[in-house]
Parts: sequence; structure tokens; C-alpha cells
Amino acid sequence: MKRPTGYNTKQSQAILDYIASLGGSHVTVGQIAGHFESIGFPIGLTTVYRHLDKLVRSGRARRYIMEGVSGSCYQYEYAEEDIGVDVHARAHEGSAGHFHLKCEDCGALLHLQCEVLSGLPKRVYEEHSFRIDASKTVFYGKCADCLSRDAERPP
Amino acid sequence: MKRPTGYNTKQSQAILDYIASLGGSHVTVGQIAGHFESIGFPIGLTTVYRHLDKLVRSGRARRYIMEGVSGSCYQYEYAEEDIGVDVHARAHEGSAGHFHLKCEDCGALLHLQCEVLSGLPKRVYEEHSFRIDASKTVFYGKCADCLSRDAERPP
DNA sequence: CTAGTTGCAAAGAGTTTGCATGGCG
DNA sequence: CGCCATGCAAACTCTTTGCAACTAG
Repeated sequence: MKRPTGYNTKQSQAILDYIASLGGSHVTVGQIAGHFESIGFPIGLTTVYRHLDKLVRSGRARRYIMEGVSGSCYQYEYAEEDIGVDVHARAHEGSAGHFHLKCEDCGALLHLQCEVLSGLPKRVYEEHSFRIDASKTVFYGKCADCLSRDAERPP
Repeated sequence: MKRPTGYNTKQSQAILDYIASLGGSHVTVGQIAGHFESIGFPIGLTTVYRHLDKLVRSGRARRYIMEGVSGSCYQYEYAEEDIGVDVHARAHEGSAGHFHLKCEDCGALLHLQCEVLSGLPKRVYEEHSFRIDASKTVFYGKCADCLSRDAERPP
């Protein structure tokens, strides 16, 4: 993988380490900047944006556009080994990449990986000639917590 | 369905008619405003936003946040009869309501109904206690046409 | 020394809100 | 007349760019 001179600065490494430490959970740029500010190592928003951009382009992170309570914003997550750059090349073969579940009530974003779905991109490609990009697909609905809360106290 | 007094103004009706005429294709607010300007019946951006907001809330339109070449923006599409409000009531029973496939290249919106997916909401509910709202879920990717175009002339 | 990085400030783009005007019942 | 729709302007949020100071090799 191409690695330009001087790329591994403190900030660059810190950002990569941080999103990697989240194990696939999503963060916004603001949350990342906030994290580093709170640990006494502030990183400018601009810098965070630029590094995430690099990481996304090199396949080490993924970017989603998501709707939140107050408008929309980008969310980033670490791209784990098996669903990185090379997924693009073999997506039509049925990548195992996970889907996402977003709770419309509480906003929780969950990972969804189950047997039915792991074969879905392949099936859809075979039956509909449509190549699904799992990483950009989000299922909307209600999570278990909100469902049980509703059951106790109907809306 | 509740219909407040004075709701059917010229602008309101024009916007609904327009997105309905697109047969499920998506448009941005700017495109809608541009359309009405070009036909000699300009509607202010604010008004477009407000009417779309109403339409989304009443279930006659759906809003997606999408990534474009120059940043992200909301896109709207007409909500057809069969994937409207009543899906909510029986989603947890494993509704047969179809999903949508949206081509990121050409914007085509396809209906997706296959055996794997018809049982998906039920499976996900059983395994993850998450109730999927099929009508709000869109799979992103590339349609057959764009795939074959890419094959001929790689990007 | 040189090339690349950093981050403030300012510019952009899309969306929402405040408010005065105007149309329709 | 009274209520609500309309749309301009301004506010807001998130993101990107310009630029001068700085850092690492």
C-alpha cells in the first residue's frame, strides 16, 4: 500500500488508532475532535476531516451519510480487514460485509450480520443483476429497547 | 386521512403532482424548485421544503439522505400506495412489502421482491428483536445497466 | 532545507427559521 | 376579517478551502 513520506504523524496515527479502537462503531468528526480534546491532545476539525478523507480513500475507514435528530452528518467507522478495499473487487461475489440497523426512535445504530443477509448480495446479483453495496445500506425500524419500552407504555 | 383547511393550494398540489409524475424517481429540493421555475411557475425553496416535509410526515413521500458528487443532500420520492402507512401495522409479522434498490450511478429506483427478503423482517425480529420497516429501507448499489456500461468503459 | 502537515479563519452548500406580505375562505 | 401559505433574508450546521506558521526527515 502506498504510504507517502511523513504520513504517520502523531495526529494521523492517533485518529487511526482511535477509530480502530472503536471496533467498527461509528463516530462523527465532531465526536473524534471532542475525544482528543477531552484527553488533552486537541486536533483541529480540519485535520480530522483531512485524515478521515485519506483513510476512506485508502480503504481503512468507511464514511456514511446519516440522518440524525438535528440534521444529517457524516459518520465514520474503521474498515476491518475483511471488508476493506478489495471488497469492491469482489462485491458481486457476495461479500460478507455487515449491514446496519438504525433505530428511528432512539437513534441507535446497530450492526446486523446474519446468515440470511450474508448471502443476500450474491442472490440479488444473480436474480436482479444488481450489485448491492452493503456498507451504504441501512435498515430502519425499532430496536429491542424501544419496542419493549413501547410495550410497557404505548405511545 | 387528516387534511387541514386550505392545505390544497396551487403550490402544494403542484409539488405533489410533480413528484407523483416521476414514478418513484428521486429529486432534490433544488431540482423541484428548478423545475417549477423553468415552467414559469416559480416556487420558493422554503415552500418546497415545507411541503415536502408535510408530505413525508403524512406518508405520501419519502426522504433519503444521499451522497452526491458535491456533498450530500436530501432526495425525495413519491411514496406509492402499497408501501405506505399500513405497512407499519404488520411489519413485525413479516410483511411482504417490497424493498427498494437505488442505483447510485443513474438514480434508478427498482423494486426488489425476492424470497430471501420476504422473510427477512420476521427473521431479523426473531434473531435480533429489531423490527425492520421495509418501506424505509433502500439498498444502494449499481443497477445492471450501469454495471454493463462500466464493464465496457471502466471508470 | 524542503516537503508535507496543522489549524485558524473564511468560504460554501444545504437546510431551517423569523417575519412581513398576500391570498383564500 | 382572520388564518394560514408564501418566500425573502438571515441564521445554522456541517464540510471544504485558503493560507501562513510549523514540523519532521
